This record gives sequence, structure tokens and C-alpha cells, in this order.
Amino acid sequence: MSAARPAGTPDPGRAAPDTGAPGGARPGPAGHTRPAGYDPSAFEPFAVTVDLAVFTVREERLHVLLVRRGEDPYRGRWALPGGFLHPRESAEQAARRELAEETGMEPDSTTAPLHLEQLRTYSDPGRDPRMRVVSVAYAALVPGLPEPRGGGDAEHAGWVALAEAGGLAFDHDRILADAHERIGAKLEYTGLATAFCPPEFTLGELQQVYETVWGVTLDRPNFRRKVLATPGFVAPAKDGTRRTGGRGKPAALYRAGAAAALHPPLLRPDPPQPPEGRTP
Amino acid sequence: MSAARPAGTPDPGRAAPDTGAPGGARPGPAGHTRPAGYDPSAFEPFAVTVDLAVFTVREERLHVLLVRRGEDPYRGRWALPGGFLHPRESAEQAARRELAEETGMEPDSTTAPLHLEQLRTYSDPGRDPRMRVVSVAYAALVPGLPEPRGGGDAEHAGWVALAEAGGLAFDHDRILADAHERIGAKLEYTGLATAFCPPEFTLGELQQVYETVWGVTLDRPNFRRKVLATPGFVAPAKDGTRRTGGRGKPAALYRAGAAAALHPPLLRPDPPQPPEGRTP
DNA sequence: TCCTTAATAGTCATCCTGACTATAAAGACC
DNA sequence: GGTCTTTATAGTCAGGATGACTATTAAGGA
Repeated sequence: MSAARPAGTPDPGRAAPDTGAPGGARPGPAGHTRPAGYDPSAFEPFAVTVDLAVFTVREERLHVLLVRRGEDPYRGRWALPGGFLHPRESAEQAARRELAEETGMEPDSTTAPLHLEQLRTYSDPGRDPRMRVVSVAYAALVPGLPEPRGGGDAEHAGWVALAEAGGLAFDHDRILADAHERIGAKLEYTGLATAFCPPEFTLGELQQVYETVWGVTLDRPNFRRKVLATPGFVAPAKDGTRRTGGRGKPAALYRAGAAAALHPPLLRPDPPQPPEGRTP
Repeated sequence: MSAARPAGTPDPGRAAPDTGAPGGARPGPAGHTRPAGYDPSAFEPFAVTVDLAVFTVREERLHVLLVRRGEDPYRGRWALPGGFLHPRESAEQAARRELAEETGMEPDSTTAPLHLEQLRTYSDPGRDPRMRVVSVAYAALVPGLPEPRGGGDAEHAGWVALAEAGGLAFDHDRILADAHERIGAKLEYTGLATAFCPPEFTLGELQQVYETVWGVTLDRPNFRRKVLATPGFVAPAKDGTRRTGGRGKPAALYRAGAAAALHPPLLRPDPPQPPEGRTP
């Protein structure tokens, strides 16, 4: 089975005399001859990691799961959880594994209605001062508030309000900002917001998710009308179950619908307007 | 860089003993002790490549830039252009370099109003039968129709209509499908369509881009109204320049506006409706 | 019982959109 | 030159969606 000589042997092929590259076939300043394909002479091993931006909503604020770094560089600083890819796992598998290790939830998504999504890959040379590390970043959403179980070390991992999550190690500030932006955008045209909610939720709770992630306040009747008018966004829970305990009129319970995309989308109130005007 | 491994740092040879659980701290099945940070014992070198899905519109059809593989595996099959990351370049730099090598356009984006965007990263073990390769995929848009210059080999690289671009090597069919979907989606809420057009274009040409990428036909007056009503999408070119030569009334020329995002978006006609209905 | 709080039900004017019709200005054809 | 064809551009019109509000209902707390 594969035995895939994981490391080294820069001969692994992806290559060959390369299409018609006669003499010194190399991409020169302007005159290169070597066109496509993978050039073995360019093969270079990198370390590949995954970094996770795990979000949840706690006390009406958006929180991120962070870990405290125990060694240099950036010792003592907060960082996104993550780790190296194992030899035979995909980046997504690695992300699920790390997520399970940090939060204690099962790696198989059967347990929690979590959402895990690849964000993008960060590959700047020098993003890790020690070595060349290419990191595939993932954004994850979890509903409840499972206290992180950072290896039993209470100080090691924790939920940090997004507003206070600055000064992270490496380029994690940027990754976190990208993840926040991506999630905010996805709330507009997908039913993703339900991933922040428990299996059964009220429309008020769902609205709270939007308001928390977007940092705005929405009109309740309008939000309600929009959500209920969007096919497949939410479906009423069993019978007339209602949320008790709270103040005010009990709210009807809903669960996530089957639709992945919202048509039409639920747009943010005032997106950053382009500073250009047009002749009316 | 004919000398392969100039970047000695990670020392490709010292790959961890594969699944390498060197006794010490490693994320065990359930009981792990090491939480975050990069665990050196888990370090495993991978080959990192970029793959490019370069699109253009030719003869009212969407085309992709493909290269013919000259060696096994998948010898003779079409594949997306791409290659290994060089030791000191980021994935984006590598993507620009490869794009320049394949199309002959300058790596610096000053020349062509091209668009280059990271798509996502593909990391399934086994996606390359020879070795473990993690590939960062990029989607690129180019306006004109520069004939690819695949190292002078006419058969080596070429524009292939998307409809005929099946059976690609590796997992490139999937990458290509993902890229197409991403571009189609971005046309909805960004001014990206102008990247397919020359510096000055007519609204008819812009509409052609939408129709080609989405595979639909749009109502011309409505499209016009929508585009002109979106601030910053397009701006009228100089004076009353018009496109001559064609049949019919000469069309006014426009150029790309400053707005990156369209508000409100220009939605596709009938997106795949979720197969769920709701009580009206 | 009264007050507060939150959910839910409507109203209304405005904007956007899709479907169409009409007009203008060029080249093609005879 | 006089059509016809083609494409650009200007409007019209009805329906749907949205934002801003107001009103009512149903709980818990003082």
C-alpha cells in the first residue's frame, strides 16, 4: 500500500525530462522554455499544518477558541489551535482531529452540528520564523459552549471574545480576521447561522447569531418575516414546542432546514460602501 | 535552482518516521497531553504545489488553459498548469510565476488586468499516486485571448472549452469544477466580470461574460439598468467613444469601476433550488 | 394587579426585478 | 437609395422584497 515514501527523495517524479526543455530549461528572467508540469528540480519539502478558527456565541458575543503557546516563538501568546498534518490524513481530517482534541467533541460530525470549512492557505515564507510552514486554515462553528479541554490545563485553552483576541502568534491575527469576514459573508447567503445554534432554537436566538457576528442590530419582525419566507432555512420543531423559562412570551422552536443556500440572500444592513459615486 | 534543495532548513531527509509516534507526546486516540502549538515530533514533510485554473472567454464560450502531460502518470492527459513552490516564494508568487510561464504575460499584474485568486487547497493523500503532494489551487481570469506559449510546443498547452475539458489528470476535474463554481458565484457580488474584458469594453461584452460563465441568457435592458445603477461597477470611458465595426448601433465604451463588491448583488437567474418546500 | 419583556401579527411606502415594448443607429442586401 | 437586420438604448408596468413602524399577545416579576 503506497508506502508512499513520504519524505525526501526529491526524485518522486512528478517530473521527468519535462516536455520539451532542451538545454538549460529553466524559467529565466524572460526567456524560459520549460512550460508546465512539475519540475523535479524545483521540488522542495515543506511542513504542512492546519490552523483552526473555532467560533461560538457566548453571552451575546462572538468568541474564538485560542490556545496559549508554551514554547518559543511567541511563548505565552495566544494562538489558533492547530498542528501538523499526519502522514496519511487530509487537511480536513487533520482539522477535525485537532478540533476534537481541543474541544473534546467527537471527530465524526455526528455528535455536534458543527460546521467546518476550509478558509484558505497561508504560505508566506517567514510566517514561521523557525522553518518553512504552509498552513491550511479552517473556520469552524460550534453551537453550545463546551469548555475547551486543553489537555487538562485550564490556562492552556479558552474561549476569548473576538474583540479581545488581538496580538496572536504568527500570522494568526490575519487568519482570524479572514475567518471572521468569511463567516459574516456566509451568513448572508447560506443557512450557516444555524450551526451556531443548538438543535432546537428560537428565532430570537437565530437573530442573536446574526447580530453577534455582524455586530449590528436587526429589526425583529423583519428578520422573522425574512427567515420564515426563505424556503428551507428553518423548519418548525415538532409540535408547538416553546421555549420556557425566559421572560416574555414563549417563543416557538425551530430547527435547521435542509437548504444550504438562501435565495434571496439575507444581506447585511450597510456593507462598506465603495467610496465612489456615480452620476445619477 | 537546478540544485534542488537550496532551502535546507527542514532537511528533507529527516522526515519523521512516518506515522511516527516517537514514544513521546503525540495526540493519542483520545488522551493527548500536548495541546497546541507545533509539535516537532509530528512534523512530516510534504511536497507543495500550486495548480492554476486559468479562464478566458473565447468565441462566446468559457475556456480553460490546460497543458498536456508528457510523462506518467496520466501521460498524454490534459492537466491544469502548475508546479512546485520554490523555496522562498509564497503560493501566490508561485502561482503568478507559473501563470507567466504558461501565458507569457508578465508576472507583475501591471500588464494585464488579470485576476488571480486562491481557490482552496487539495490535500487528499493519494491525489498524486507517486507521493504526498498538497496543492494550493488558484483561479485566474484573463481578458484577451493570448495564445498560450507552452514552451513553444504547440501541442503542449492550449485553451480548451470548458465543456470539453473533462478527464483531466489527478483530481484536476474537481479543482476545475470548484474554480468554475467559485467564479460564477463571484460574478454575483463582485465586479470580477471586468477581469474578463479588455480595458475598454461595451456593456454587451460585459453581459456576454456573465452569460458565458453562467451559461444563461440575460435580458439586455435589465442587465444594462442593473450595471449602470450599481455604483462603482463600471465607469464611462473617456468621451463618447463607441465601438465601431460591428453590426448594429455603436455601443458606448466603459471601463472597470473602483468598486470591488456589488451592492446589491447581481444574482443568477434560477439558482439550484433546494428541493424543499415550505407552507406558503 | 400592574409593569416589563419578548414574541408575533400587521401596515405602508419604497426599491428592485423580471417581462416587455419602443426607438435609434449602424451595416447588409437588393 | 431603400429596405432589412442587428444591436444599443430608453421606457413602462406589475409584483415581490425590504425597511420602518405600530399593535397585540403571553409570559414572569414587583
